[in-house]
Amino acid sequence: MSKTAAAIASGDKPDPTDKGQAIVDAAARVFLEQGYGASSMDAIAAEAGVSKQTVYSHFGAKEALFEAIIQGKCRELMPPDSLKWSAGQDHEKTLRLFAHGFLMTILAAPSTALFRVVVAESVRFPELAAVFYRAGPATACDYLAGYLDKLHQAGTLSAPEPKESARQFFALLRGDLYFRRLLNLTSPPKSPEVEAVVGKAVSAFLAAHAPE
Amino acid sequence: MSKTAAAIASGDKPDPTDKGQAIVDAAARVFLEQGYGASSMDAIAAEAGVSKQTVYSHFGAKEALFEAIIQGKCRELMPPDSLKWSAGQDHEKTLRLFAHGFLMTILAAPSTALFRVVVAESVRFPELAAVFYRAGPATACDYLAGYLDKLHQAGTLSAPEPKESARQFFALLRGDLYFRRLLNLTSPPKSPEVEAVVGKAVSAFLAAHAPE
DNA sequence: GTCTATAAAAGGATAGAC
DNA sequence: GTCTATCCTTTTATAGAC
Repeated sequence: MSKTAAAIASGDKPDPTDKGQAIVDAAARVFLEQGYGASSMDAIAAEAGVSKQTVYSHFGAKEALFEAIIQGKCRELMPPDSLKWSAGQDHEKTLRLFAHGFLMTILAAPSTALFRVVVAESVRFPELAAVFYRAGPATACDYLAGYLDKLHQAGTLSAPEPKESARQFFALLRGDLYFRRLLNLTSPPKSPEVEAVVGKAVSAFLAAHAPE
Repeated sequence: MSKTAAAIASGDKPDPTDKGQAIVDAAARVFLEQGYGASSMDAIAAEAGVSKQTVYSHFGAKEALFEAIIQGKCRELMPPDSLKWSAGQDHEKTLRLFAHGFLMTILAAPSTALFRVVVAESVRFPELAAVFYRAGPATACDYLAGYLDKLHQAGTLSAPEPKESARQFFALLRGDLYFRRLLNLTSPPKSPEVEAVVGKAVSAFLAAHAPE
């Protein structure tokens, strides 16, 4: 076994001659595109350009392969914290920028594909759902809550419970556009459409968090 | 074939001696619990207490059975319109009541199970996702938008775009509690927890829609 | 480690008797 | 309409050669 599940999650450089990496990439494509049940080990081996036995040499079973792939993707798709507070900056613009980046990320094909699979398999693989939640939504929530707390202390807005406010902000963002996207009723939207949703969400959020 | 797909969606009385009805009930349980891929025709036949051939006599193929079941459930789980406007009533209380009923419904096990399956299969069965969206979220949105429009005309609140406001209301409701529920991280919450979410959502919504 | 070949089981769908 | 028995394909997983 040239690569452990832990090594996948970390940021090892991809090596095109590494069959382990080829299997990981192929399995990610197949699982995220077709879901767990509809993905066969034959299809994964073919996609990776290796024999099925090689897949079994690296990951002993289908479940183990699935868990390794999904856990890796959960962490991979989370962008770093882009919210830096500094005195006198335009906080509304900062929120808009952050919201725009967040929405573009979760509306993109890799994120929706991952979420669909995790939700679908959350009964059979409860651990994966927990990993996803911590690596994605909960982490993003922590980022924003920290920023909102600074704004609250500076008196820019009223957010005595920053965690709760952050959750509400994300709820507003994850509105009808995201809902329809999850159901595969729309393609990934372009930046202007996202901009419109962000504008309404930020306005409503600030109205509900006006100081005093 | 004793029952067509259309008959399932309508409100025919269940007949315990009707094998067609037994198949429908069994298939609903199996599909919603295990998803499409993991559900076998053998398992459905066994759950219904009939032979596999009987299942095939009623529904020619697995896909047809799945579509009939999901379409039926999409309509079955939608509650009727409970929003009646009348002059001088407490609109905030009405909104709270409506929101509470809506949240309790979508957090309950049958709704989350249905949504998980529809999302998971939205790539393979785009039609089902569209049916779900129209029968569920879109219909609820129409109900609320009609009510908000009356409030707007009465000057109780400012909602010049009632459809858009309704979507925002549902986005606030479908917050972190619903998100964690979808990922199977929590059990269906009790009424008080739902009450707390409703309170915060309604407050934020009204703050963002204050008249003038 | 990697491949070809093969077991062993499960699943979708059908035939034929009643 | 319903059941039992069966066909054929797919799928997970393993044996054994190189």
